[in-house]
Amino acid sequence: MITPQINPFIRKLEQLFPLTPEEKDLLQSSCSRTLEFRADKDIVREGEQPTDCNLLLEGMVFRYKVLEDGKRQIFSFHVPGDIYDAQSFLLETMDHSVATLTPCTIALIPHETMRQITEKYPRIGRAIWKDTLVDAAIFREWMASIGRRSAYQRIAHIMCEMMVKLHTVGLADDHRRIEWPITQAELGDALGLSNVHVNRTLQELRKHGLITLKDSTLVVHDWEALQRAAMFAPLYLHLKSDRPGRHNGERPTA
Amino acid sequence: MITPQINPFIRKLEQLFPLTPEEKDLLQSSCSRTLEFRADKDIVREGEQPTDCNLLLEGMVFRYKVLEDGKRQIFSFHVPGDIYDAQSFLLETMDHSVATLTPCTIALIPHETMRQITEKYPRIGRAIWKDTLVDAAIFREWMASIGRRSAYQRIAHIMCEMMVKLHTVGLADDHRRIEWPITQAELGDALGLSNVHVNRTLQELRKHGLITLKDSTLVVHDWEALQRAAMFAPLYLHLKSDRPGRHNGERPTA
DNA sequence: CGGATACTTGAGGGTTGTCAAAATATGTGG
DNA sequence: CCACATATTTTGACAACCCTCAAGTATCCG
Repeated sequence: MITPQINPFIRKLEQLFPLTPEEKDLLQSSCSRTLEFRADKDIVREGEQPTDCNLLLEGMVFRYKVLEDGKRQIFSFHVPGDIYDAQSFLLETMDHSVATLTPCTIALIPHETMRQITEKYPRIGRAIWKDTLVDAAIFREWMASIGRRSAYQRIAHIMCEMMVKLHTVGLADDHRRIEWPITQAELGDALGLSNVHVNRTLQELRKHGLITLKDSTLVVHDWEALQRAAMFAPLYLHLKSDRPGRHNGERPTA
Repeated sequence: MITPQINPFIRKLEQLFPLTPEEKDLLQSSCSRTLEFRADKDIVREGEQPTDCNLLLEGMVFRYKVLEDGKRQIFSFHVPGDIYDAQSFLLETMDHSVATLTPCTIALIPHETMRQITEKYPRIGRAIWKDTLVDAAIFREWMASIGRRSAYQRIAHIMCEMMVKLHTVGLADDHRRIEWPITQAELGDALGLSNVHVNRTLQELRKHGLITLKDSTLVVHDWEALQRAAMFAPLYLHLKSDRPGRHNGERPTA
């Protein structure tokens, strides 16, 4: 009954490790403080030294860095349930920033609480650690995208990834329709492309009948074809309940 | 006295967290089994389910993935002291491979031992966790390089990074000369470039008097200029002893 | 010493970037 | 609820950076 909004996080951790009722209660009560942010606002900035970890309850955020010459690289997009700055628990200084894509609700977990929980309940500690490792796996896949996939494949790939991530937290019933609050400029900064080229490549995807993207909504018309176009293989997301047939088109490691 | 070669790892962890003598002894005795590999051999392959974590004692390795269409992306290069597959402790299946660059000696730490150590000595657990977070920070920086830096900047940047990493483990006395067992093709696969373009860009760097690269040795003639050319800001490496003047040319977060 | 690997060079093309401006959508205040 | 300012998307023209293919040279290692 305490702060029921924290469920997305618990649901997510349970995907990684089963939790006991006691552990769940503990997590619920650990993040009593919540904050609200409007869209397009920085939550944390590079160089800061946070005192709490942030848990996203509602909305979407992204992590990014701006280089000396003004160019921006976006590192990740996050959905409800993500504890997107777990790293601040162990790394003193932020090496990047976090900003909202949409209006957001976040829960705060003081680092001291993190320390106590992880020490007393090593299983929870491992679950959160594991979550940060999946994060890193996603960074690697993005590296592969930016480094070795074409613009067309990159855009298809990130769409597959968002579809699966949102499906996992119950925000995409089938693999067909999701909220898409990402502008073309942001998409470019995430994929190492210019906004102009993103625009032209999106038109290609539409022309091929793979997607519709309008009114902040992405509709995927051919989920299997999109995955093939992206060379998408969701192993890197390390989903526990990766039932056969769940992500059609997935290939075993050849 | 037990397996003295493990020192590079302990030295590294101590950079992250101070360790007690008891903790150090424990670490020493935990990785009694070692393996030798020749150059250019796979150590772990995508799809496998390792039972031990690997700790690099001597030599250099890299992590990589080959996409469906045969293109390769290299994710990281590792130096002695790196526990480059800590993730296998918590993520069952490898989502990428690891191969040697040079002949290597590695120590094996069974996952069961990892579990016991991290449970009994949360400080060590946090140190290793922290190390995986620094790993992730480096992935992000590489993403920024591939996505938003020019070929010239990318190559300069990775040279700065390797210089600092090797300096940290005592393999670069000044910031001037390091072993460089990385071929131009590998460099291209790490930076999202073709080997041909890497070759031409290296010639640019030489022409500008920044480096000499010959006989698997990199000599940096102007450390500050190289960092400027790369837009290198080592904050993302989260080095503890980042004394002022250590990395000249470093800029505070503007 | 010889085969394999790595490096270098040239030519030409394609993907993607930049600049600029128009068209459309979005949101906020009155 | 409209109006206006702002943000986003779209289009065009052109250039640049980087890729591919191909072949030759140098180097390494067994």
